[in-house]
Amino acid sequence: MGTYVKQIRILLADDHNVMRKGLRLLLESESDFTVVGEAADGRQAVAKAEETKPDVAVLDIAMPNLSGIEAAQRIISECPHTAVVILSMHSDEGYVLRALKAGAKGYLLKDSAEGDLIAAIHVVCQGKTFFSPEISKMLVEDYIREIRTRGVDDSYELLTSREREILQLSAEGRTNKEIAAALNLSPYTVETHRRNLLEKLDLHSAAELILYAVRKRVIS
Amino acid sequence: MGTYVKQIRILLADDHNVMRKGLRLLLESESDFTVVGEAADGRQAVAKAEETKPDVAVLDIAMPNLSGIEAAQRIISECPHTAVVILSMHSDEGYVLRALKAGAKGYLLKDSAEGDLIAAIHVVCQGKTFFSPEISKMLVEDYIREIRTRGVDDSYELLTSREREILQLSAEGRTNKEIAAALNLSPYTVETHRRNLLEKLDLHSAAELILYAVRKRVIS
DNA sequence: CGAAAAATACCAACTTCTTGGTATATGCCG
DNA sequence: CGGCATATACCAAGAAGTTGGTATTTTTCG
Repeated sequence: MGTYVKQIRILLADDHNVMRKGLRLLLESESDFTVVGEAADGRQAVAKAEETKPDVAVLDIAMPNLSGIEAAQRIISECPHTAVVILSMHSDEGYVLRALKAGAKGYLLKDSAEGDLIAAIHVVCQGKTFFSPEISKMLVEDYIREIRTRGVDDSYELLTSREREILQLSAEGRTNKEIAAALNLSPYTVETHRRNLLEKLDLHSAAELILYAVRKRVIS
Repeated sequence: MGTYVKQIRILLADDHNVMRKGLRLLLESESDFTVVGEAADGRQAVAKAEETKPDVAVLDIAMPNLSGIEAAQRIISECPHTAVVILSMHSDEGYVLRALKAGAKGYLLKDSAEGDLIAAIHVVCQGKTFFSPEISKMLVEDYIREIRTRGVDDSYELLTSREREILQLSAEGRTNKEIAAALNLSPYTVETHRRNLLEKLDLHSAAELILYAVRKRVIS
């Protein structure tokens, strides 16, 4: 016998039979993959998952009865150690976000390279995540857009780098004394910077400073 | 002559001379890349950028005088059509975020494939972004963690409705006196509720209360 | 160089928050 | 009924933040 390799047990859900059979062949051509179940709709997928407790569930999104995303949600809550990979035609942001919120560990487009699907199944088994390049690109750009909502505007630009430093520490809830100790400054100096911050930003308390920092994405 | 290809004009900043020269050779082996300037520190980089108005500035982070990130900031504000690519040893999250906030269009690790750097330079020229796979992975996972912090609850459930009311107002930065006036209570009562909040949530200052509220999405 | 900006530092008066107490009234559940 | 949770209210000491001053040194930039 060859060397023993731990088999990865896979559940496959797609409402189009030929597609599903094709996928099955593709996956089973990997020596460490075993397809332990198939489902033609979301409800079946959940049932089969509970029955077979697979390592990975590969779910199409567009399925009758229960969508892949809803199925994902239930599978994850019923079988916490089953990793869900969504296999979808759409790179639509809404789908991706819903899949992520549902707890999917991977999101693959159907036009991905076969190698990507294989790789995805391997890595989600190790608790990691895997996304089609298009998807990660989308998420990253989203993230960046998010991060930079601050960048375009106002008074924040007036702050000096020291002030921004103080702003950040202050907004983390540290006292002047703590900040002074951390930066090796006199508490009086910190106080001065902080008061300059308040003035420049037209704020009037530590609380407002924190809320400002949160809004500007300086922290959190 | 061969077909005309628009040259991409590049500024290169790295404080280690041999590294810089090596990079220069690597980049100039691409027929459509022209290195129009080199800099050995951040200040020089800013100056050269203003002088040569390159299409792309490739900046190391660890440089004397002015870090690559600060240099990026200035270059972007002085030469808005220069795309900045950060080339760094560190995949440290803090650096990446600061680079993004500064407006960098790309973030490459120094151990990237050469092809990635070449690709990055091409795509940032078209206004798109490029990140090392490790970096996008990190950002994506960050994003996911973010998305999913909602809903996983604890001590918040212990709060009474009156306490939640106080929590919200408190977290909006109102003083006890203001809250008391708003709810028609004695400031002493508000103080008691607030201290119960702090105890139940194991917090110890108004600042922490605000940060808690933000994390719990009680406010935004 | 010289002026402006930034960073550093100090004092004092006043406000607000924090924490240690204590106390009463009300409604709910076993 | 009798406890328990909740909501209400008060006092006082000490910690922290706010505001109005002032002042020196370093850095930056025209």
